[in-house]
Amino acid sequence: MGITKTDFFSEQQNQSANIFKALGHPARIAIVEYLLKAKSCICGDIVNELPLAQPTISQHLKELKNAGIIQGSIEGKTICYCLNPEIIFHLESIIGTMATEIRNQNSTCC
Amino acid sequence: MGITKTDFFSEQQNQSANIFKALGHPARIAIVEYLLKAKSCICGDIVNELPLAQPTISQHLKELKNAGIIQGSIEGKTICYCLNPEIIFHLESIIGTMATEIRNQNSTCC
DNA sequence: CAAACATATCGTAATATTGCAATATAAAAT
DNA sequence: ATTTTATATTGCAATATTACGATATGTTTG
Repeated sequence: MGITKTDFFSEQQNQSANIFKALGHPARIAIVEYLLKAKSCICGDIVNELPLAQPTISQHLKELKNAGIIQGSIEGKTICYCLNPEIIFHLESIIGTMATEIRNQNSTCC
Repeated sequence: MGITKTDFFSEQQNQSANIFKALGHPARIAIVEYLLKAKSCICGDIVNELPLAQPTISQHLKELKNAGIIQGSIEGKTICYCLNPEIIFHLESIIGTMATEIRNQNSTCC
């Protein structure tokens, strides 16, 4: 059906999935990497960095923003996008917890 | 078009995106969480844990396996699935790098 | 104000994902 | 050998995603 049964999962599970989903596209990974490299906040020159048309990039930025991964504030003519540190740290903690649990369960399996 | 332009992105970017994408669904998050909790390797009783039909779960497991997130080995009648520690640690390092870079760039932005 | 620039939105086509019933496969138990 | 149990595959319908041309919106500059 193409429709995810979000109702049957916890708020946390859905939120984690949304963050991961937003990062589940190479263009959006590239955007995040670009924002990491750029010392300052960068706007629409991402269009020049990626082999995608401007509307497509605008759409990817919107998805990243909806997932809370980036923030954007209007800066005159341009828009200043940057990473939302909170979400990245949150993601770090999600994965960190997973990794810790794996280390603790001396898995004698598979 | 619905077709991702993978050719224009690096191997690494595509691989990261694939891992994130595989985790971008609440059912698959739930499966991973279940595998983390279960001390031993768990097979098809995931079907009893989730509000999804057996073929649907089988499909989600397949996607997780394709992304390298879980491993499965035939164990007689059942199949023993478990997390692939390597990928989780890899993910930990990807996010860890991001978080470190953010901490280093004392962001005076947005 | 008009032109130029930066970005967003709309509309649409191609393709992918989600979910499940039905069915297939394959091992274990009877 | 037949039945039961566990899992995978197929086929299909509903919906979502990806990409972009065309166009709209808003801001600055001349």
